[in-house]
Amino acid sequence: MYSEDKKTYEKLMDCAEKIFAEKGYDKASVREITAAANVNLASIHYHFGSKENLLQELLNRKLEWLNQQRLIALKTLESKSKNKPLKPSQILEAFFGTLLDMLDEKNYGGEMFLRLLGRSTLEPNCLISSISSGKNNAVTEKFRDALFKALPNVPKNEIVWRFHFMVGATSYAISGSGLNKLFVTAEVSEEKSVSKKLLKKRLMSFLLGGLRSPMNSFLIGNK
Amino acid sequence: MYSEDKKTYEKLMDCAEKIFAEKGYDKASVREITAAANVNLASIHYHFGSKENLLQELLNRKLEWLNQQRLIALKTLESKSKNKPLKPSQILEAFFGTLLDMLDEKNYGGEMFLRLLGRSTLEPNCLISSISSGKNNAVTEKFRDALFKALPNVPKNEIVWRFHFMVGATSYAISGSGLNKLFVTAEVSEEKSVSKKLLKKRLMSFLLGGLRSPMNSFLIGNK
DNA sequence: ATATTATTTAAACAAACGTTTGAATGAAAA
DNA sequence: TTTTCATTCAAACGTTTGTTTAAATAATAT
Repeated sequence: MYSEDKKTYEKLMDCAEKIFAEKGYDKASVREITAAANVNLASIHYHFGSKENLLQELLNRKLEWLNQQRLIALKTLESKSKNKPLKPSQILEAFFGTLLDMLDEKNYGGEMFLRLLGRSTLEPNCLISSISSGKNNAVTEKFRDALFKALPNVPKNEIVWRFHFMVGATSYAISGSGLNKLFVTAEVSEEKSVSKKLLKKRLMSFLLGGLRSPMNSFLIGNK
Repeated sequence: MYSEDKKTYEKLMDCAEKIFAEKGYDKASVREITAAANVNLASIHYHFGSKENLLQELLNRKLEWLNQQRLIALKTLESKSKNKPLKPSQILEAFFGTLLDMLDEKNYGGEMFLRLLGRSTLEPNCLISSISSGKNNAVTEKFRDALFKALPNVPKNEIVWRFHFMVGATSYAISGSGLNKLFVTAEVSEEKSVSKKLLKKRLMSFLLGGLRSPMNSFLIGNK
């Protein structure tokens, strides 16, 4: 797969990201990763210490970058509209939009990472500590508080729930299974590439609608 | 774990459902299941043929019952409001509400199944054929068509996408990880049992809001 | 009671897994 | 060149996995 002059470390990071995203952590074996990278079996333990550390390293690197971008986007918004509360749509753009923008990265590393992140978010085991690490939680709380301010007349409990619902819908949408099911089911007339570009707009509309849905709208609408 | 007079088959079904729901398919070993059921290691292969067949059997049984309830609910609605298009909230109630109502089953088998179903829906491999089987797809298509009629001025493509977003949010919400994260994060003042009862109302409001969200609401709201 | 079938049991199998080892090789420093 | 350090390599280790086997036991039918 690799005959270039890249260093073993980089080759492993690239191939591991790809295979982890495709198969999930458990089904991606050390042997498959090292074979794809065309390096020795023991390289992972030499360079990363363990298979788990390799995944941590992968997620840490991009997750820190992502959260940095998220905070920058949020602070930019807050500084622009001084004292005025932000719109929910703006907060969602800073949090989920920044995430989904990685789909457009030309080197396709973005989609890989999103699939990997979606998988990891959905996986049962709390193996990926970086997701629930202090740094990541701090960012999440900042956005949660921003939503509190943006929706002052919605109970905080309700906002927390809806935040999780949004994370769930997003994780599912960007995880391999969700995406593929979508592309399969969607009208054939729509190109896959087009769908990918439209995913952000569609998902963001859905999330915003869910977030701003009137409380008990279900019961009211059903009466 | 079991010292009752239940037959081996039933003991295996019960324990497997619990352990699959807790740990996921891969991490639940045949040895752990048979040990919990207090039966011989080889029992699974004698009664089910394989570990995978055991999972299939589990999901098939409850999924068929669930889909039957869903169709009954839908046909009841359609017969009541003759020719009049159904409200989106009614369709969601018939599809997702019927699913979430299993949370209230007193024997806790409902929650087990929901966690198991959530996990299976989210898992990468298409190992669980019953989910994408003909029967299940037929039910899904019926509801999809009902949504088409209920929302005639929304492009069908858009509805398909939003349907998947709703499935994603629901799967994540009822999968163990999602639920636990919610309960942990939610205000302590709210009891876990209360949260469970309110989950349906909250999630359904969110789904309905997302489904009915005006197209490009994100862009409009962000302008 | 005898024969037949169904079920349970302990033991082993074969494959895959992450990990470790120690020697071989490479590059850089002395 | 010699020494020192970092990296690569093939081979094996120990564990866990789902599965299979054949004998032992239980249940049922003749």
